[in-house]
Amino acid sequence: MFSKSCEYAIKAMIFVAQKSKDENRVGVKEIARGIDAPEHFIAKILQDLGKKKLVNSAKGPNGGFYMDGSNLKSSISDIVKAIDGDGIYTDCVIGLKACSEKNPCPVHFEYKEIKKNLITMLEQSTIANFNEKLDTGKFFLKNK
Amino acid sequence: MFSKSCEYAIKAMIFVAQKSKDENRVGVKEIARGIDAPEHFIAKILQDLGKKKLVNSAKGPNGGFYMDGSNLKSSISDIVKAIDGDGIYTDCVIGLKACSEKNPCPVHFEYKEIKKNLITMLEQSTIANFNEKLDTGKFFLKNK
DNA sequence: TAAATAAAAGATAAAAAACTCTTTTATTAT
DNA sequence: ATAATAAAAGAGTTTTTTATCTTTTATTTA
Repeated sequence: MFSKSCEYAIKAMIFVAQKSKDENRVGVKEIARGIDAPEHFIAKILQDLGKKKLVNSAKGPNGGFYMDGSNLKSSISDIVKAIDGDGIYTDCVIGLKACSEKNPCPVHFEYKEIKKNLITMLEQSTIANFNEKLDTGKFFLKNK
Repeated sequence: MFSKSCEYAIKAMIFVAQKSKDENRVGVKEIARGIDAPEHFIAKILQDLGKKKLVNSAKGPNGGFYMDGSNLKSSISDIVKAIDGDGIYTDCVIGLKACSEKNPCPVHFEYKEIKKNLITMLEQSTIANFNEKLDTGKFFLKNK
């Protein structure tokens, strides 16, 4: 579904949001440990997310990554678009370039519905939502 | 969503089903041209599908790939499982190994529904269905 | 101002996926 | 039997993705 980079990105965003409450910043090492991702790899991804304004960062002592109100509003959809592009919005499931409403592939209309629901979910799942959910203690991010 | 190999596999299966009606067999070259796929690459994929009994083949003059009644019953789901494995059935969308009903990731339950619909679609879309659909002239496989 | 800290950036390496080419094997038809 | 045909199998190559390592830049604190 998503590339590994994108999965890491989603997890990292959720992790940073959780840990950077009350002006705190989180370092790459802590993020990497927290989401079981390779440190330097996740650093690259965070740089990328930073350039695209999905996360904030500060260098130097007490520096790290953090989120502001605007960042908390971003959805999984925003993260996916930033890292993997908008393929899930635009591409045919079986990869036909010419597939369209007027020139549909055999699964076009069936998949259209699924895609609609998927996109709705991705857009409605905001980082702020995750914070609330994780706070209830009923949801998890840890892999082990 | 699916690997490129898997997309080719789906297209090739549909193509062979369409072209191998009435005992006819289709050669790799024709399949490759028909679905805009690299010839030797699709050959490998077809070998794989053959080993897994999703398609039949015959060597020598007038040889090629073809489908019997049983082959026509296979679904996109069968093809996806054969080529990409059962990841879409088993894996967490954000790649958490520990994600489960009791240890759900933040999108677990939302995605569960989407996944269910997706799987239903993949299982209900059989090669035989495609044959019928394509025969109506309202659906297409061609990329250009 | 110097030392320490931490992200940014750049360069490289390893692994996986996608794709190509060559040889072998089976089958058919002459 | 021989030649022709076409898939099967094996052995690469290329490209993309994933991951690692090193250097640079910015910031803070002592």
